[in-house]
Amino acid sequence: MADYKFDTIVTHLQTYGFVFQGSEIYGGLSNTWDYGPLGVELINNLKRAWWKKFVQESPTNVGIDSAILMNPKVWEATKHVSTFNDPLIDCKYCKSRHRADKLIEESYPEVAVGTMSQTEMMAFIRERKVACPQCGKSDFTDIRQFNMMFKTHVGVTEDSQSLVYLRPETAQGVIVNFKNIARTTRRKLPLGVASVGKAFRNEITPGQFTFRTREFTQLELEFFCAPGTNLKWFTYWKEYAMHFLKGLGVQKANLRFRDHDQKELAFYSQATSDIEYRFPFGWGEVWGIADRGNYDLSRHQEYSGKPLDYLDPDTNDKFVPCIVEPSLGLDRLALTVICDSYEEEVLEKDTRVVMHLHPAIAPYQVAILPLSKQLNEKAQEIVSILNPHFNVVYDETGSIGKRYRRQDAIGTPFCITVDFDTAADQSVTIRDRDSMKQLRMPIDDLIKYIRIKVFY
RNA sequence: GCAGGUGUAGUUCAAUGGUAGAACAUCAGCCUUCCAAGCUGAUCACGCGGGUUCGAUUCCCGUCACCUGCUCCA
Repeated sequence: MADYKFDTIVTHLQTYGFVFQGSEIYGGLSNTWDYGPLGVELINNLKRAWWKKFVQESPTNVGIDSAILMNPKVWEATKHVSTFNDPLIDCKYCKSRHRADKLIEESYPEVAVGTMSQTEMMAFIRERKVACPQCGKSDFTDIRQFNMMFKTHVGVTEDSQSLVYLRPETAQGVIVNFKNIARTTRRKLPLGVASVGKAFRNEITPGQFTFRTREFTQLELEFFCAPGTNLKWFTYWKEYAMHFLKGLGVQKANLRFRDHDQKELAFYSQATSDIEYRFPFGWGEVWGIADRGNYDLSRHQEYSGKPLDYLDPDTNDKFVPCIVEPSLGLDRLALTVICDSYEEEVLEKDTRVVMHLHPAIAPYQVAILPLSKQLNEKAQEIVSILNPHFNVVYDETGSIGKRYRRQDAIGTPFCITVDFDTAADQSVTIRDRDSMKQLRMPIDDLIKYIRIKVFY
């Protein structure tokens, strides 16, 4: 499959109603995107496919849906509040941006920057004329605090008592419920808990369409296991995740693992490996698989004062479980399958755009196309027979060829034409998007036939 | 946040200091019995806000959005 320009794909998505710009009639809001009628079907199908593989077909795993707003202490425990509250400063001369604390630290390693307030750091930089590492001048803007977490308030008054954050990851909503889940499900370790939900990060530089946005959906699994077994499970879930993507039809050549080296590892992580996809704009992370050790539970245990350890009934060992976390961005997963399935197929007379989406995730599984408008009634009957089972779309306008093209462009795997023999023989013609092959089939057999094809 | 670029129907492009044309797409009618046919007609646009001007889509300023770099991404 050839490579296509990213712009072309984005335009295609907006033309057919997969994605719209957020708040468009008001001039938009930067980096917000809305999923249209086709996009939401794709998104929902992807969620369902993931849930099926990571919950339904994984006997160790269960699911949860946790609140977006959490007690702010959660984010203190995880260091989201402290560590990512960077004091940023810009050089007015060369326009480079720096962290004020790092700036001081580099020039004056003996100074205890950690104990300085923002005002003190500012005064220090001005007094000592700390130089810009970029251009050597000392002409800086004021310090501005930057934290990736969105803040809001609970209640009507905006005092600090009521400050809450929009969660920057769904993981903590799962992790703080560990005891509840283990108790109510009567599960032993290893125990996986899956969750699907929105997370919010005030990224400095979002962009690349839906690839990096400030609001996004995470499909996360927190896999609780005994210390010492985490490496084994880390490898297991890495492979399982890769297998999932390939199962959706994503081409092997466009996927790769990228292991983080020691320097790159987050402070909480023992090992991290990303699954990257070769997007038209370059390789980008789709799935991050992290071995978080027992960092999260230990911190929550410390901050909440509640024991979060686990008694292994087989060995009588008591320990704080480790967590292996495969974390997938839904928006990136959608972009992956879209980019990977998009094709402009050159035919003898013209070109057709085809999205070779796996039938299980295509927005519509079936299109019903009456060959003539006189056959509408019979066609509608078939719509009613199929739509309790599949997403069905009905199209009666334009020539039959044009209607096939429309369905190809949005990835509908099966088109059913109703013709003048249908009423007499109770049969229709079903056409396959990828092979372009046509098959005559009794109406009664349709559900069974399509169900097998869309199975994932 | 900085620098550069872009902004006219859904899309791709025109033209113009006197309020905009086309093609494709969409919709309706005719025709049409399985892969973007044809004919007729219709709907739809100057990102937003100021300024200059008798008059601004056009010139100027601001703003918003998108693209490309830089910075950032636990």
